[in-house]
Amino acid sequence: MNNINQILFPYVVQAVSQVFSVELTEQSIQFQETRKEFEGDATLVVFPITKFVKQSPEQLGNAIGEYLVQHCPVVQQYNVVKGFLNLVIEDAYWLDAFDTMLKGQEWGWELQNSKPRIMVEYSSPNTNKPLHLGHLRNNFLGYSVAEILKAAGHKVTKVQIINDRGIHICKSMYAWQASGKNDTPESTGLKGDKLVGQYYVAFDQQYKAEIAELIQNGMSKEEAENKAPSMLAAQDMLRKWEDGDEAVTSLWRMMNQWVYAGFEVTYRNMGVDFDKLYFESETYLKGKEEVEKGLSKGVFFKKDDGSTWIDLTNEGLDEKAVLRKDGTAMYITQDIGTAILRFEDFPDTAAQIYTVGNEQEYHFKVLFKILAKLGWNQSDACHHLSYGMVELPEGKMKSREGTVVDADDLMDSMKDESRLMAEEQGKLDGLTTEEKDLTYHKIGMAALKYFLLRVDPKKNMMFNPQESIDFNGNTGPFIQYGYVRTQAILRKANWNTGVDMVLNGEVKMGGEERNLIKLLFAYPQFLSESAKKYDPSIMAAFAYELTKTFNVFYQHCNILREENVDVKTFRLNLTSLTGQCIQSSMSLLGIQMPEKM
RNA sequence: GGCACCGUAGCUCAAUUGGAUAGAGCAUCUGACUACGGAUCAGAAGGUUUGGGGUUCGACUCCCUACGGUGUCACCA
Repeated sequence: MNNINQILFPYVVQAVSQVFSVELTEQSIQFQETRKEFEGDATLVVFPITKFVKQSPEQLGNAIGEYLVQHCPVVQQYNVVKGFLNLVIEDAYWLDAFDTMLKGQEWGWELQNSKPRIMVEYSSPNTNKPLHLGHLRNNFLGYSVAEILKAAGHKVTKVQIINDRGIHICKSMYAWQASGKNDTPESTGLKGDKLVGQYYVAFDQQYKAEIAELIQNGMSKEEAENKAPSMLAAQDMLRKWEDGDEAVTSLWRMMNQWVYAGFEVTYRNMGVDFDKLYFESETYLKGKEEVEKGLSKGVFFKKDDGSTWIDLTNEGLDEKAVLRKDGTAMYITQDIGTAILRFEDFPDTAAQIYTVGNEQEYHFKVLFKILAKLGWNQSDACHHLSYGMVELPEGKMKSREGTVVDADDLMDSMKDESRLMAEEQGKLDGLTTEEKDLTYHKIGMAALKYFLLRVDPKKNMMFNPQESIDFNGNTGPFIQYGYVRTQAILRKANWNTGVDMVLNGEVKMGGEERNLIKLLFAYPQFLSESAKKYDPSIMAAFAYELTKTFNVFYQHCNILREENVDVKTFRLNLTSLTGQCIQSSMSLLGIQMPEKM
């Protein structure tokens, strides 16, 4: 991308070489954006250069500035403040930039599929309970990173691993069977994941009651936890499942189907999708095989009791078990299998990204070390996209204590809120019921997604239900509103993209227009940084900044009322491109734009 | 206790990765052409960046230290 810094760079080298006969290193030339309280479009930080040229920063800045004005065609003027050289760039440069942006197909995005394949894993739920607020952050984050990587030119495969086997699902199965009620989603009218989740809670209650009773009868806590009848029954089911017991596996299949049907609804609401699903029940055996292979290669070792381990003490980690003494697979076993299976399924995969909460950082460190030792993680191809917890004002979410914020409920209430707001405004009159409903959905989801994605993924964040439904300020709906306004203006002007795009070079720009063009021109840099760091919050900041900058322009410049045709055309072009870029940058967050709101 | 991450305005978040007077939104206060769509814009107020040391032209950022918060340290997932 030929941004202004790259144009200036060689001239600065030349300036210092001509004036002072000193050759600069690349590192000593640092550009940054000019602060808005100073005049200029680009700023050279002079301090690093003083190491090579023995002059005061001010003198040096003036000398370089003088040279640039004379020799670099795009530099119009300069000023020096302390050790900072501010450069004013010619309007012609920005108009030229604007022209190339208008001519491009999808300004800001790279050529599709021009870069290596990256696999992005996200969601990866357990199948024993419904999705909650934490999953929303996970899904929005993973989906968004995938979209950003696509826009940055990568081939992308979105995957998830469904943890469909294990003691957790057996608990729900046992409780369902023990209740003897034969409830189904159809008979109860409940979503499948909600129904299964209820039985998971029921199991926990029964289990706790049994433990309390056993302790009362003189048993130790630990013993009671191990000997509670419900737990023994669930463990029995797990064994039978591993043995392929017909009754258990068909129950397992039925209840998992209920959950998938429920998840399907939730995912559709969230607006996320996947290219390929992996099921733990299908990969854990692969994991065991790979461990066996590794064992023969000496990567792993067996302890006397028959359990299999890896020694990572030389890597600053501990010893870690990879197979139980009875030979059964563990959590990490299936992760080994899944990772290798994915590399085999998609041999052109350059990187795998795991969107998983930061509480599993240690787990992934271990996993990636193991994969490296097995020869499957060359040049750190695996990356843990670790994100912080979502906290509530009253404390942490605990599923057993009923303090979880359910994903479906939350999405519904956001939509309700946007409906109330929109009805108050009354701007949707004339739309059909379906169109209105879709608009409420878009606005509610924008509020929610933007709220969760605008913060740095790695940080813990606070979710305050009251504040999250604010639609003013730095929010999704604020940005949508800005977009809707661009479209309203274009509609009123009977603007047809591609027909009216005649730019006249004579146009004189004001500061508001200039700022807008500069920001639009920086879109690709925001995108590539966002992709490089797997961080959607950078795109969120861009979309917000763009909307605010447009609002200032709109507030200070007439568009439709402008009488000079050239200026009006220029401003309509600017409005059109801004709308397009708001839409495309927000789409990278999974947020859709309504036409009216 | 060991290790990892975090601590910025009353609240929720930023800060171009070591650069200028630490920026936005919410809440509070004051304004704006009889709205080109006011879910807007202009402005005020709000900070010893948890405390203490150090490194240097320059530190929210790097190093040391104390304090506070979170996570993790299973043959659970």
